[in-house]
Amino acid sequence: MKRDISTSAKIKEAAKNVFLLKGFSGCSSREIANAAGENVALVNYYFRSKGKLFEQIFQSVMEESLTTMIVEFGSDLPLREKMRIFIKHEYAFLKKHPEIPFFILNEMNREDGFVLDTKAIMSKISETGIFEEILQAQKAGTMREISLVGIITLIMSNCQFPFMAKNLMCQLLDLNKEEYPTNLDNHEQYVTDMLLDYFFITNTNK
Amino acid sequence: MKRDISTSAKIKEAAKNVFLLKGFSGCSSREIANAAGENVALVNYYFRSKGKLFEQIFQSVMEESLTTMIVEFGSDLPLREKMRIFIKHEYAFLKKHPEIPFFILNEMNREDGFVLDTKAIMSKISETGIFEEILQAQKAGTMREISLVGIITLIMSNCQFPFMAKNLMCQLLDLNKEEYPTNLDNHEQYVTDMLLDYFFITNTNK
DNA sequence: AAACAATTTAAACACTTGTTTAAAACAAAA
DNA sequence: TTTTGTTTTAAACAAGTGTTTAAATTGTTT
Repeated sequence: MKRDISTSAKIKEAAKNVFLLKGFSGCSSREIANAAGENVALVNYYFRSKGKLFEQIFQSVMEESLTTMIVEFGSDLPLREKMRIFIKHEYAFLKKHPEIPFFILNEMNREDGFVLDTKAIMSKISETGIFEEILQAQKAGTMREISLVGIITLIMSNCQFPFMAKNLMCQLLDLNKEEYPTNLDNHEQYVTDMLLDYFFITNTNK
Repeated sequence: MKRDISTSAKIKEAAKNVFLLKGFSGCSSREIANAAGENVALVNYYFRSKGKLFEQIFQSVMEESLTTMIVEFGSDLPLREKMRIFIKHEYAFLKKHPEIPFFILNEMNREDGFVLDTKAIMSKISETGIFEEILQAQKAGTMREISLVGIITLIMSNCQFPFMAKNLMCQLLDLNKEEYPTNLDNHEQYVTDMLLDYFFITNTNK
């Protein structure tokens, strides 16, 4: 009768928090239920299993992360500016959701991690024409000849690693966890300068 | 009487393989025992617990990884060449042990991951004088003014991420897992060029 | 040979895991 | 109020967890 959407949503929200923090294998159904303030059986009543619940959440997190990058690629700014803004938005997104990079990586490295449907999202990105734009810039000589895979890897490395390696860096370099965000602000500038300088060939043949 | 070192070593070796592949929470004591071809109880007979066993292995892996970088820092090559060789050795090491970066990161992000003793190793690195050398180069104007933390983060990002994100990249970009190493060879060149060009200021004021 | 201590084993321990069951509580319709 | 269907609950399920125990096996020393 009365569909209590609140309970289902409460579980889903609690599950997202717990999964992001501990990963799939790192938490139990009961932990999720407790975090939601509900009974264990309700997790399987609303979602069929712990795995199905995780699948829903992971897919949504994945899409959220990937669609963030679509917006600016469609604009008609110069390629270099597009890239700069993209990196800026990527850092802004990761500052809000610093757990996501490791969460995704962790799941992708799980032995029985399910295959996810990224083709739909990747083709959306492809439809913005960003990839052709890069190839044309390379042909025109304004951009260094790096493979698309290389470009993407360079960007992801320098954007995602600093966030997922927070604990490692803080222990290794004896840094204060509270002031690590300040570090990240500096690093964003480093990364932006370095990547753009490397990607784009400035005309110095005066 | 006769100390059968073989059994203890067999378990340790099997445990290292399993831990590297699945992580601490991702495997069971019995799985380790089976991989070693031994009884479950022997794991706790030789090592006091699963946790103690992991602690030993993690510490050794951590030291192995960090001491790799010490050798070349002591040489008297120019700083730029030192860096180039360091990146080269780092990539060579990671090609041999591609699971290590994620293994370490995963453990550092575990909620009850134990604090490790890195100060001893870090001070060894510090003793090579590499950090002072960088600061002097920055003062002399041959090196860009980036914080030490920034430099280390840039290097680690670009060396470690491509290895730990193999599964992610392959799924995302629809790459063949078997030919990913080829990608890594290309990437090593990109990374080396990019980092050195960014770190060091070439004298173009002719 | 017997005695001894180190090693290995199968079995059990108490506990947690994901999931299911069957009864209770609830709200709305008859 | 009774009926009906949905939601929630406590309890149980079988399987798996790390760890311990106590007996069996082994090798070495006397």
